[in-house]
Amino acid sequence: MAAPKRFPERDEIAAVRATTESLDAGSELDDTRRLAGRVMARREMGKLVFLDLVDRSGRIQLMCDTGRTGDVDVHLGDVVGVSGKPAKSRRGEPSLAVDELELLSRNRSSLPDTFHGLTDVETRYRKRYLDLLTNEETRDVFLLRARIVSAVRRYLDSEGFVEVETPILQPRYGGAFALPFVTRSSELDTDLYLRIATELYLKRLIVGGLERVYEIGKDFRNESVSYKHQPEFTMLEWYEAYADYLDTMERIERLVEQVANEALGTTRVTFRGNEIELKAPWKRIRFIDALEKLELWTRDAGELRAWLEERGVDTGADKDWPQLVDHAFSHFVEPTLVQPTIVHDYPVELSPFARSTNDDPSLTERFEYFAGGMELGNAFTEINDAEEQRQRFDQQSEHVLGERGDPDYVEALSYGMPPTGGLGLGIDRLTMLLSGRETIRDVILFPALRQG
RNA sequence: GGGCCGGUAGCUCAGUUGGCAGAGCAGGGGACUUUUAAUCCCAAGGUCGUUGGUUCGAUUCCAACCCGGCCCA
Repeated sequence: MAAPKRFPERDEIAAVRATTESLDAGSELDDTRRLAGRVMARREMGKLVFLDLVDRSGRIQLMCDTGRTGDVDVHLGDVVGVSGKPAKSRRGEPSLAVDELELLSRNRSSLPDTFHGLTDVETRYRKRYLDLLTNEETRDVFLLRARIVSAVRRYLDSEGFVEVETPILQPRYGGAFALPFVTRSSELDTDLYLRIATELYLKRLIVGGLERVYEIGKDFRNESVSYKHQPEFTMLEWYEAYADYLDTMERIERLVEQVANEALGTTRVTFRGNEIELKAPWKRIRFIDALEKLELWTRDAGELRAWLEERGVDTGADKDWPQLVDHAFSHFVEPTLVQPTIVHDYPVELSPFARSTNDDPSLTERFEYFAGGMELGNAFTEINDAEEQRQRFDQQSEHVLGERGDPDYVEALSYGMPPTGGLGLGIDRLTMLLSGRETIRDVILFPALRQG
C-alpha cells in the first residue's frame, strides 16, 4: 500500500514533551496526540520497541508496545507519523505511548553515524541535508539565521523602509571594488555581470523618490575564499533620504542591538573566544587616529611601504598609496576591533561614493563597522551631486578592481538626489557573530566548493 | 598562489617497519515487554582519493594530480 500523502493535525514534539513533565514514571495521559518526524534511534526489546522521533522542535521517545501497534517495521531514518498518549517510561523518559504508527517515507540509504553525527567537514557542506539531519547544532544555526533575516526586515519595515529587488544581471558592475562573474545573454546578445553590490541601483530609487529603500540579496565576487569570504554572499543595503552618516551610525547600532535581542534573546555573544557586547552605543574612532595610534599614518606611499615592510608585511601586491593604507588598516587595525567599533572619516581615495567632511576635503563621511575582528559593513553620506560623482570616478585609483565609472548612474544623479545616508551589512558575517560560528561556510547552507 | 595536515566500508575511526584489509554504528537474518550509543547470536559489506613509478608483491615507499581543512599572501 502506498504511503500516506499527508499527516494532518500534527503536534510539535516539544509541545508534547512539555505535557509529560508532570507525569510520574511509568504513567500515561489519557489524551491522544499526533506526532511526525524522523526516527533517529531504535532500541528493540522483543515485543516492546523504543524509537527516538525528531522533528524541528525537538526529540521524544516513542514507546511501541507491539500488542498495541502491531509489528514495528521501522528503520533508522524513516519518516513516520504516530498517534498515542503522552507518557513517561519506567525510567522516567518523556515518551509517547504509541497506539498507531504509519510509515510516511522509507529511508533507503544508511544514515550517517547517529551517535557522532556527520563530522567530515567536506561531506557536511556537500550533503548539507545529512548535516541537518544528524546535527542539531547545524539546524539551530540555520534556524537562527532565518530569525536574524526576518528581524532585520521587521526593523527596517517598521522604520518606513521599502523592500525592493534590483537586477542581479547587470550590464555594468559597480558600487564596490571587486572582480565580477561574467555571463552572457543570448537573447540580448550581450555580456552581463553578476552584481557585486546593489548600491547604484538602490540610489537610483532614491532619485526616483522612494525615500527609504533596502534590499537583502546575493552579491557575487569572483575572488578569494576564506573563513570570511565566499564568492556568493548575502548583503543588506539600505538608503535613507535626508539622513547622513551620523544618522546611519545610530541606525545600524539600533538595528544590530534589536536583531540580536529578537533573534538570540541577548546582545552578548561569544566569538572566537571573545565575549562581545553588541548593545548601542559602540566605540567610535577616526580612521586616521586608528592608524596614528600604531604610528602607521602617512600620506606618503614610500614611507608607508617602508614602515609596513619593517613590520614584516609583504607589500608586493600593493601598487599605490590607497592599497597600502588599506593593507595597513586590515592587517594591523581590523583584527583588534573585537568589541563593536565604528571607524569613520576615511581618506577620499578609498571612498568614491562618499561626500567629503566639512573641515577636510581629503576625508569623507564614510564609516565601516567591525566586531569580532571582522568587518560587518560599510556606510556613508552619499555623493548626490552628479558632477562631483563624475570627478570621483575619474580620480579612482587605476589599480582598483572595478569599472571606470557609470555614466547612466551619473545621469540619474543629475536629476537631483536628496541628501542620503546609505549602508551595507554582511548578513553572513552578522550570522557568524550571533551564532558563534567561526567560518562563513558554517552559516551558508550550500557553500561554494570545487566539483567533487 | 605558497606552507603544513588529511582522504581506508553508508557513517565514526583503527591498521599495514611492503605479504589475502579491521572495529563500532547503520543495512540483512534471528532472540528478547521498560530501553537510553540497549544487549546477544549469525551472515554480508572495500577501486584503502586518482594516475603513474619502484618492487616477485604497493593500501603502505616515490612522483604527479584531484578534493578538503588550517595558516600565510
